[in-house]
Amino acid sequence: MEGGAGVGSVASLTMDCEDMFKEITKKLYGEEATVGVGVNGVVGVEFPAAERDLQDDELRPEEHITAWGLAALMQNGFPPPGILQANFTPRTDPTAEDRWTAAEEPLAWAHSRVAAYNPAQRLFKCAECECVGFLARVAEHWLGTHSQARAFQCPLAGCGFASGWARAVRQHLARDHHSDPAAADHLLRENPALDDLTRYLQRLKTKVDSARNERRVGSGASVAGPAPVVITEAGAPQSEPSSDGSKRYACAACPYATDRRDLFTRHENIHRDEKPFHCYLCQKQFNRADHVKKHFLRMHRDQPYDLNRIRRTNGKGVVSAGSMYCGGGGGGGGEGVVAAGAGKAVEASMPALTQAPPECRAPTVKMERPPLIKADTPSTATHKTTTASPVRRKGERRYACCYCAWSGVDNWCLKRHLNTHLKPFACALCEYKAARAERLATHVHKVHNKKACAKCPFLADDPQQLALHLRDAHHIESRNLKVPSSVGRTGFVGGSQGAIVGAGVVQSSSGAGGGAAAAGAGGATGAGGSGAGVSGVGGAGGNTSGAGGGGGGGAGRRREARAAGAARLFGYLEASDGSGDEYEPPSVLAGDFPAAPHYTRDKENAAPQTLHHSMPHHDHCLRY
DNA sequence: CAGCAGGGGGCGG
DNA sequence: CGCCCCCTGCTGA
Repeated sequence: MEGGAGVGSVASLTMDCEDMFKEITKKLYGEEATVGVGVNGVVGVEFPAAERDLQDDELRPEEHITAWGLAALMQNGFPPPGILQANFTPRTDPTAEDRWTAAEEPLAWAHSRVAAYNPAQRLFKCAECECVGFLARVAEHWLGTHSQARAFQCPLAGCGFASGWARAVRQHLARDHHSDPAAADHLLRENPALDDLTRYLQRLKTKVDSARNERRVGSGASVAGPAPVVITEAGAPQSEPSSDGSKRYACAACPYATDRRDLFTRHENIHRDEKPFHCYLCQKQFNRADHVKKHFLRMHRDQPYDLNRIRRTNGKGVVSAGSMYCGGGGGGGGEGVVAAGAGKAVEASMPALTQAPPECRAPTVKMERPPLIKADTPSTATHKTTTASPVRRKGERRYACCYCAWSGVDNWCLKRHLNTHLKPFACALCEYKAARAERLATHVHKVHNKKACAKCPFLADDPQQLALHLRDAHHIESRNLKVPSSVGRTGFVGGSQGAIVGAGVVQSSSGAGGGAAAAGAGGATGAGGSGAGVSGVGGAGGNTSGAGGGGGGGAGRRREARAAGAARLFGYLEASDGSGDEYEPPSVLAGDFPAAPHYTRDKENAAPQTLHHSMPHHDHCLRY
């Protein structure tokens, strides 16, 4: 097949895309990314933690970008700032050395050491610029930004398109060939350059960690017992425990760790671009089958749910593999932004299916159908296949408040409502009580001119004192307290406090998830720079009414915003409005709870559950 | 303040 | 694999 003009146009297109990527990279990661700082001095060089902190007047990477530009990036599947970000300050392991170490030998074909590894932070820092991130992210970043090799090629015969970014090829497939980007997944996944890069960094990590462990053992540190095998994203066993030291499987791309292989495998899927399942009515894509079902029962309850139809197929009718990696695990969220747009407006006024915790009362007489919850539907009017799913009707209020006549549709609404009665956020300095965390924080700040620690009852006189407190007492880098707006604290601060606060806290599922969600959530809030950018031009002040983003009505914008938030999840870095510390509620009276309360990141709803110790929220729920 | 939809983790069959 | 629970952001009253 001849190339001719086609090749020429492809070549120019390639250049366009390359230029675009370079430009994007420049904006996202700074000018150095393209200028090329070189690798000198990376080996063994220590970067004091303080160096990573930006000064107040410094411009953050994402602030180079206009809201419009950022929205465009996000909508085109590029990772939002924070997925891989210069000066990213992650959770640190205080027992490990906080230094960046590069491999002794450069990667041969790359003529570069690619990245340095920090065992304390379990992160890699690009050797060419200041970008920091997890292994897969840095590998992808380096390959796309600093490598001269266009490692990813369009799989279609006769097309000469190639790029250093896997996403560029996927995007090229979709835009220029109108073909399913998933068709290239296996080619992108099995990319030898990226594999080599990943292995190279993996070896570095293993070596550094091993050396650290040996030193710790040698110095008598308490690392008794054989280190559990950790399966990383790259699938290579690691001789290192997870960050909390107790989980067998630790994700290399995020702080998640678990002892269960199946959970780990499932978790891995969220780092992949793929969403192997879809709703066969509205085509919305999901990465988990049960999410499809939940979606279906919420949105299309009048239609028969067929489990056998939720597997997504590609253009050839081949079921796409759920275990695929795409692009070396890079850019998980970005693609989701695009994919999520497939949702249709079928959702109008469909009833909701909410969970029915046993502690809350059973369906009311308003209920026209039995709830779908298995426990409540002993009958085999199975929702798995044919019949219309017997779902609770929309707006059905099953959860009643014991203090007033209020009733709500789910347990979370009830919890949130109960806060209005209980006002669990009590000021330690006066009698003030608030129903919402951020109100108490605002109160403490405005009335008492204090900054409240989210982890303990400590009240700081100023942000710096709070930062010191967080660092000393909780081992938390509180860069968020110093930054102006766009970048807030790390997701770990809000989300993984169970791990940070430690003993005694019965953490709900929000251990890793909370951190993850918090990271994603912060970005989608729209309150800060990047969040606003996601939603579009009009996003100032947290309003997501972006005119530029969306295409269509509120539902579309909501989907976009949600997708953007989900995309940010993979960065595990909040892009909050910088006032996040105000939203972290201070603890109430010190001895009032046995352990640190579980503050959620939900600014609206956060309630320290342990505050209900005298009257657990279950007790507020009445059963019919 | 509450409803809603989506996403992630834990758990058990 | 499916269910349950929790958390989140968005939106409207």
